[in-house]
Amino acid sequence: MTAADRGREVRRRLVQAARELVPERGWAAVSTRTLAERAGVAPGLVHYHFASLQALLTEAAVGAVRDAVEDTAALLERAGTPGELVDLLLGEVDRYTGADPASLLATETYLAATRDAGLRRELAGVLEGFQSRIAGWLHTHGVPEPEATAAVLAAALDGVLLHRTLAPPPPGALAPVLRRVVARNGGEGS
Amino acid sequence: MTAADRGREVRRRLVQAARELVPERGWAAVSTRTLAERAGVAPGLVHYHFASLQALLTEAAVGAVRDAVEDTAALLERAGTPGELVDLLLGEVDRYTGADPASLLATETYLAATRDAGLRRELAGVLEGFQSRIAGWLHTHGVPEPEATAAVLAAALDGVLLHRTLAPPPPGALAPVLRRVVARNGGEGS
Amino acid sequence: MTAADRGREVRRRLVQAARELVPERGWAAVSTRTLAERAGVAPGLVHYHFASLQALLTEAAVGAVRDAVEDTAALLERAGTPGELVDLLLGEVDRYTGADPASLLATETYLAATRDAGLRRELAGVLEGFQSRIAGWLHTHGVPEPEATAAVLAAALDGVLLHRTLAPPPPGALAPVLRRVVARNGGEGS
Amino acid sequence: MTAADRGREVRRRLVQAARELVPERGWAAVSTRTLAERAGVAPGLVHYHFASLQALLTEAAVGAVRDAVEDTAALLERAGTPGELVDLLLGEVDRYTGADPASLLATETYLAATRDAGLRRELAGVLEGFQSRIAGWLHTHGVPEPEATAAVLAAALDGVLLHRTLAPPPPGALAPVLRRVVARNGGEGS
DNA sequence: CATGAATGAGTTTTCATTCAT
DNA sequence: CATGAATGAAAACTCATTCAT
Repeated sequence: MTAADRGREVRRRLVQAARELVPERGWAAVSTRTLAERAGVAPGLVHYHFASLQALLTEAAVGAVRDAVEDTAALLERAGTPGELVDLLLGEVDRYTGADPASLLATETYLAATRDAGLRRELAGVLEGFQSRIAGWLHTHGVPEPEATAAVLAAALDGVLLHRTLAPPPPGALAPVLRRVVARNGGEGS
Repeated sequence: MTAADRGREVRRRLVQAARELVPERGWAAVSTRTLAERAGVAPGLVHYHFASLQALLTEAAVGAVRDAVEDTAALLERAGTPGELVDLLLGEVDRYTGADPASLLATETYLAATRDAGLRRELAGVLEGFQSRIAGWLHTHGVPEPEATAAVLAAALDGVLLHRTLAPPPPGALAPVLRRVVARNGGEGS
Repeated sequence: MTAADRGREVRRRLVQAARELVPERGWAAVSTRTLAERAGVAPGLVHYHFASLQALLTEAAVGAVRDAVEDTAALLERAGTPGELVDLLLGEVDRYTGADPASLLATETYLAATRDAGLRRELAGVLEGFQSRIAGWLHTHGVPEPEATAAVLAAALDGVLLHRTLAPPPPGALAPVLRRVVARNGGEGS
Repeated sequence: MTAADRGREVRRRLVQAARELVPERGWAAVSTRTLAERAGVAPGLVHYHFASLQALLTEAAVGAVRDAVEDTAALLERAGTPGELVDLLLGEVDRYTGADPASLLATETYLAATRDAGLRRELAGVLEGFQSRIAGWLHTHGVPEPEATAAVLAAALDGVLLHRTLAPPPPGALAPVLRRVVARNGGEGS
């Protein structure tokens, strides 16, 4: 059974290499040779274990996004109030100074999904699951319009990650503003 | 001097082709041949008029983002209250059913900027200009913490554009939530 | 393991093609396509087996120069006196009527080395080895100032090879003159 | 007549640019665009003033070699004895520490002549003229076999220039050896 | 005499994928 | 399960030359 084990190990290393390389170079600039080199395996193995390069990238990307969502959803259990939740979420964001691999990979994957129906379906499932978990939590904690709020929250988080490379806000500045979104008794307009 | 005129026209068409192709195929998948074909010019002209393919893409992308920002900033003059502003901004977003070219191009450009210092500088300038114009307007209209609010608003808009391909919210659902962000007397949290 | 064998054979044929084409067309005019065609292999193989075109040319050229030096150095063992050595060296030169590939390749390589530090280092090693072998022989055979004499001898040989395409001297005319350089009791001047 | 003057000036600057660029980049790597840029003229002018790029390079190279020969031949008038002549010739060589443009250009031209009959003819004329002027001088100063001696002398000079980039001899080391070539009553070996 | 836009073939290099071993 | 040589198309970019103005 050593052979099968080695096979699984190779697969795992290729997926890990893809998770690293997509944010580093961009989805379209990841090649089989680069992957094999980073994973430390023979070049032919990419097509032995995966139907195509796109299949490997897709599997790796969806897995990574799912993991990231899992990590973020775990914060729900540590937050007592909606305000605390926002603080925790932005705290995650603040942990990265530069362009962090996780959000780059997510954005690369969104864009790739634009041009790949299968990937789009999978990714939509992950995102919807994320939003509905947040929505459920918001509902439980008395935030009105929990679905829309969850959508805005998720969108704002990704947008902040995207923008902060270009125009980094002062640390801690965004929390008070984002807290308004989850206010228990909504603000007003005119 | 028809020659110079023809030259300008060729340049213009190449830039226009780039604006179309980046969202269609992705930044890294736009090739000189595709560009020339779409622009209806000979392939060699790309490198006659531009120092490199990246230079053309950069010029086109920054120009397009600048235009998009200009269009959005124009909404500031038509909005009377912060709530109206949010409605107008989301109205823009709702006008596009699928993945709209403008926001895809913007996202592609953000990612490309991650790997290109020159592009990053230019793009940062555009984004900061945008945020400070919004912040100024918010300040005038009595919204507290206008800079951070503008940052969150801009981030949420881009994030919504990114997410809506995957999990489109019901039309009009986001406005009430996003209005909370610009509430004149903020709600509270925790 | 036929695969590895075929690989070695392809490499060998590419190097051989380079040895032929550099003198035929000039260092800078040897293209990957020409090489592949002459070697009878697919064009993509050049970059499969070599990091770059320059790397292939360098390997081929240094190898050829090393071989030529080896051949010439072998004459040292057949010469009994310095005068005989000169005769043998010029005899080699006289064997070629036109512009002979070996010396053209050497000259092309000298010039290429002017613009390539790595090549320069390798070539310098070969040339110095050659000169010191000659110098050792000259020393043993009582020729004064053996190092400088070897340098002049090597330079004169290469120069003759270079000039003879343009102004071919009468056969045998140079030997008596070049013999003066290795005279056991130095001439005088001024 | 301003127009004609400007035309002559443009020609002159292009030729000068070619004299610089051939040694810098190598004969085959000099392009019309590079030439025009270095000369500070419009790119189209290369083909306006010259039938082809090769024609310009040929004219420039032959002119430069002719000038170099002229300079070297001028040394004949300052030398009183054959030994002094050798010292003067090697003194020229020693003035350049690295790979000097003049000899690089000469070597590039020799090689180009290998593949261009017209250039070969012109260059042969220049070289033969040079050798016969030296031969005449050597004859007048009592050196035996003046033609062959001149050929060896010219060859040795070019060879030294070629080799010194790779294995530079100690300054002044070659003169005593090369003086043997022009000894009035040669010693010999065998 | 001069300009500079245009062309189309050329260059080196990288690539996903296949396949014999 | 694994290897790595091979393929052929495509990539970005450069170029000598032409020509309308």
